[in-house]
Amino acid sequence: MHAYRTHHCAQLRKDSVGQNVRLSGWVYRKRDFGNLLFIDLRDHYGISQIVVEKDSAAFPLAESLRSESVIRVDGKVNARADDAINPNLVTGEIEVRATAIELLSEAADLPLPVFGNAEYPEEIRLRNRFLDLRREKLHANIVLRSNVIASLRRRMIDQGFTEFQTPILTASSPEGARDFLVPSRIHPGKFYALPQAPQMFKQLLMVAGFDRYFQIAPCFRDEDARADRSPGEFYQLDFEMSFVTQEDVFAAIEPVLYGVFEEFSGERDVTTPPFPRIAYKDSMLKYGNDKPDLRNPIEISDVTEIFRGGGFAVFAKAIEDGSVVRAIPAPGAGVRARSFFDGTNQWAKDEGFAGLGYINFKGGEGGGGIAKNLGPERVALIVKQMGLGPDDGVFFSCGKPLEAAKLAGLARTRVGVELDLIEKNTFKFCWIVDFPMYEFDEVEQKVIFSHNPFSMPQGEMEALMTMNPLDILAYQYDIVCNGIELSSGAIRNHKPDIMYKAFELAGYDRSLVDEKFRGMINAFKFGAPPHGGSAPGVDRIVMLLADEPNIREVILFPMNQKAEDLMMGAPSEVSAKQLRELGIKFTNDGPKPQ
RNA sequence: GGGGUCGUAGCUCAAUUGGUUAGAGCACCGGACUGUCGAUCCGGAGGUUGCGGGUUCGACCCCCGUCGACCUCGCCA
Repeated sequence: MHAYRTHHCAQLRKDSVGQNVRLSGWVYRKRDFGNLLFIDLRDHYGISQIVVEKDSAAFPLAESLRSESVIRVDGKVNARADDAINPNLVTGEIEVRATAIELLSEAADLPLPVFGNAEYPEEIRLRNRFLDLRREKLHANIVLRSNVIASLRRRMIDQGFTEFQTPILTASSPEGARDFLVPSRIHPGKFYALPQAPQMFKQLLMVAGFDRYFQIAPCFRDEDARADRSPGEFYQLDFEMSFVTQEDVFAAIEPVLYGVFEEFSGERDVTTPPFPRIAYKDSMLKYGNDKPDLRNPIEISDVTEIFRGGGFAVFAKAIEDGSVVRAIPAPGAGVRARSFFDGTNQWAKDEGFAGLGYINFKGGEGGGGIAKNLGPERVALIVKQMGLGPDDGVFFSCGKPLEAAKLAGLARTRVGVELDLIEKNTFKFCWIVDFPMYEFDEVEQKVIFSHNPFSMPQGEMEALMTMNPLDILAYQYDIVCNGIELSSGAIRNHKPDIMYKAFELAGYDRSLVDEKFRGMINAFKFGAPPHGGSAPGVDRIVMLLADEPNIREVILFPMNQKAEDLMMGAPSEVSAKQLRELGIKFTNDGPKPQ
């Protein structure tokens, strides 16, 4: 007989009755009747009930067992009586009558119970992650993550992609997030950086002729955490393709994402490819952001012209100063109590905006101060333009275009949630396309890259030479699911002269481009194929599929808000010897986090 | 760095809003019990109410400061 087990804990069925078996696992739950006791024995696969009777040699030890101790059980498979069958367990028709039990590893008093679905403080969970990971939900999430990654790999390979590993120790890059730096022992005073993404490497792979690359790629960014953004590190399904247009990239990745979501979505619906394409400009207008949650049926309208020169002086005056008015319909909300509207207005103020005006319609009659001041004719225009029903409400966000769009977007989400309009059990995908190449930085008073500087501008060199930079669009796209940005990607700029010009418009001269992007720009001078790709976030895909709002729920050993690993004690101080070898000495000032 | 929420037993929470000895469930320890699957019943132990000041006859509760956790803004090309 095997030293530890003949079967795992989800394996035994009725057809094994009478067999002598050996199981090993954790004591999940114990029910002690004095002269008879039950143990739910758990391993990775499931649970089997162990019965220990008074006359068994194993009884004294079984009585003393504590939850989460690891034991080996020898016994005979027994059919349960009809009224003792547990339909919730796959092994519920049988039990194992223990003849011998060995305590393989004793568990101390638990800082975190493994049994049950109660919620526990983040700090306790992170400090005892090995216990937390034994718990049903988290254990299942991590298995799901592994299965999702395996599926992504298989689907990419089936599509003709090849996986390559790119360096982890690389060079610091001037654009983007803060780098994690690694001091060099051989070159005192110099540093490696961990890759924020394998961006340049994957483009160089295209130059090297590999045609279709992918990688489940670790990425490192030294930025602050959010619920959906783990500090430090995360994984992307990074891919790149040669000789492709934007549509070719979409056509390659849509079936992969659709396939993996279909595979793991259970009862939930998934958008069938091709996913809707929404221009950045339209998304900002209709949804108030560049990552619309299409489960929310509300669409925002621009009603600036209706308010221009109208009787509602606050908006009319603001419009003269360059503001716009965006209207957010609240279907069926017109008959709601005034507190609904005032509450929403107060929420907008709490969010730091000037406020949110409204009209509430009751039987087609518009109520509130805005309706009164604006007059029936203009109100009728709003109703007509937006197709409002007789008992709908409508909110107004007024401000400079970006500000108004932002508030309108937040209000759209809030109203959708409050009125319970968000479609459930569905994954709604879309592409956001035609991002602007540049934007104007109000603080620095200059033109900057709005997203990825390596994207190909639409219209290429001619656009850069002739157009207002702020009007130039890029072959740049995001994929969005249920309001979550899964990835951003682009058709890359593979022509050195266009790249120099693109950087020039953002204030980088030729020598700086040569210095900072040497590896890539140099390679492009020796025959680079047109190429493009994207990089969907693996953690976020798993979050969506596991229906978890927090990214820590789908990561094995996550860090906390302050980017600490409480279990391993990272980051930590290092020895004086290590510092000496690296030529590093701290000043008295001490480091101060920003 | 800014804003918000929170901090009471190992864990989850309560304490009639400033009033006697800070309670309950889970976990733990001891006892009873032969069919449970959140077993049940009886008993026990477990607290400087995050920490430091202050107000008060009296503070878990009010005030000031401080520490910590999470959420968020900034940041994340």
